Amino acid sequence: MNMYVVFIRKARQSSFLFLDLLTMKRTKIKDLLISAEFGQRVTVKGWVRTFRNNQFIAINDGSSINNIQAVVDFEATDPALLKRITTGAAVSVTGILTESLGKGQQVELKADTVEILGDCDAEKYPLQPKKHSLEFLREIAHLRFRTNTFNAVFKVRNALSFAIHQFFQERGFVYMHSPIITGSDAEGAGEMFRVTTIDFDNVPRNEDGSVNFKEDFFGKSTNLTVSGQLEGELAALAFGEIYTFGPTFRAENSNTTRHLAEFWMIEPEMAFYELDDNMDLAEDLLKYVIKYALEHCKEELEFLKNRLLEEEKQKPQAERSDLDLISKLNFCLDNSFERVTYTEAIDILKSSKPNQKKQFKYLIDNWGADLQSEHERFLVEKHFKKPVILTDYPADIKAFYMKQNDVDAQGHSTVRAMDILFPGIGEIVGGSQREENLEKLERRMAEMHIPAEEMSWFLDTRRFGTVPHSGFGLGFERLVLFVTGMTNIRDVIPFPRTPKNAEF
RNA sequence: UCUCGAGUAGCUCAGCCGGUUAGAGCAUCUGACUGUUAAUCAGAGGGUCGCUGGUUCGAGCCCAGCCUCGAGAGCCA
Repeated sequence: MNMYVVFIRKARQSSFLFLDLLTMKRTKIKDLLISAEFGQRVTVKGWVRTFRNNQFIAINDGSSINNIQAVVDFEATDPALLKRITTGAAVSVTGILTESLGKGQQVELKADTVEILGDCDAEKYPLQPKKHSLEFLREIAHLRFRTNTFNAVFKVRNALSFAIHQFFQERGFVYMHSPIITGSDAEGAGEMFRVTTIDFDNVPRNEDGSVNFKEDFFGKSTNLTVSGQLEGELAALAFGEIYTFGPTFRAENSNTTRHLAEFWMIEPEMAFYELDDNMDLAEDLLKYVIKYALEHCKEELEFLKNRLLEEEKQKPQAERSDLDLISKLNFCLDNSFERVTYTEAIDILKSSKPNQKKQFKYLIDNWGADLQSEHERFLVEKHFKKPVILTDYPADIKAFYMKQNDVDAQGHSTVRAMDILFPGIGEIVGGSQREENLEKLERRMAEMHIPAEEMSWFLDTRRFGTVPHSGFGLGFERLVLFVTGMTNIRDVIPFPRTPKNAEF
């Protein structure tokens, strides 16, 4: 009730007529552009993209990447009103839907009533009807939604997000909300952001001078989650198959085009899945959501494809990709991901041209070396030319919870890990079969100096009815990067959080 | 965090070997035109050359430190 009163007051104060707001139905531009029902009187509400020749308003309401052109009879319109039709202004235009006389569009709106819902000072409005750099748009992230590129990017992001839920729901997975605030600091997935209500000007101290977290909000030291995996495992060992999809936080000082301090991650966890089942699921998921985007975001992907082609024209021939965006996505659907073990990958890399010719910055000579970006890129972009799943990594370079393989004939200790590498993105999925044997897990934790006491709740899964199980983490923004063809992760999340930047 | 590059008008950029009053296109404003497609044409306004210090008769340009941005690397999803 109160909200309704506030609404009426606000509406009365503003420049448009309150009655209009209630009586005039608006039609979405997306629907009008595919309509052939000429002669209808309709109302469109949106934002002015350009106002050409004192008579053509390109209006966008976000429903479509495309604008509708409203034609104003400037000789019969108050010049003061015409002056207020500026780029960025919010307008309500009513008129007759007609077949366009001009060449650039099928449909247009012969306007009889133009109402300015919200003025936009052209001298101050930063968006111009021209191409802006992504760097500049990043600085005005609150306004970049109003551009074609970001309309497309965030529509695709939305579709992918929905498709992920649909994929898992169709398969009976339970969507589980893992905690955002976590009390365990042993997950080992990276540097954490501290969560506290401690007054920094008056920090409670223990006798030895250390901070007394008993005085803090939770009575202990707490952080933002770096992974929901451990909690996911608890649920999986009751529901069978679960997934999480939520924000994740890493306080790493990473300054790259593929890292964020706050990002979204999908973490399925499945009881009774071994590594092959895990890989099958991950590959199916990726293909399913890419297919969904191709089917549901045709216009957006077409736009992004052309945007990329334009961008590639600036590059030398050798650096251009052989496939356009949509072909690349289809190629991904039509081919199975290459599955190779770490050991096989090392052999391929050892005998590879860049290794022989010493073109790698880090040359591959021994089994056990961690693969660098350049090696992953070689495997994916040069050698196999498609997504690659690397499995069975050396135990020493992977997390404590991964299932240990038997030591092989060469004496190598490996774990049942799997990383999915995508062209241009690198690691998009990281996962493993989990070590379900309590003794083996505890031994590994001791070796890696992980305090078992704090992890007792996690180890209970192995104490009480343990089963083989697997899971993985999919970096959502990296997926959006791949599908949209964008190259900087800061351009596929509305408000990126990176070192030295938490604007908006 | 490391390496490299950049920071000049609202945006994108030029600015020669250090030399007088720092330029262009687009945007904005004014006028003209009126079926345009980032409309066009004419004119006008718009600058703490990232910041601080130094070298010099003189610094947008050279040097040092810092800040910010970008690309790559590390860490990872």
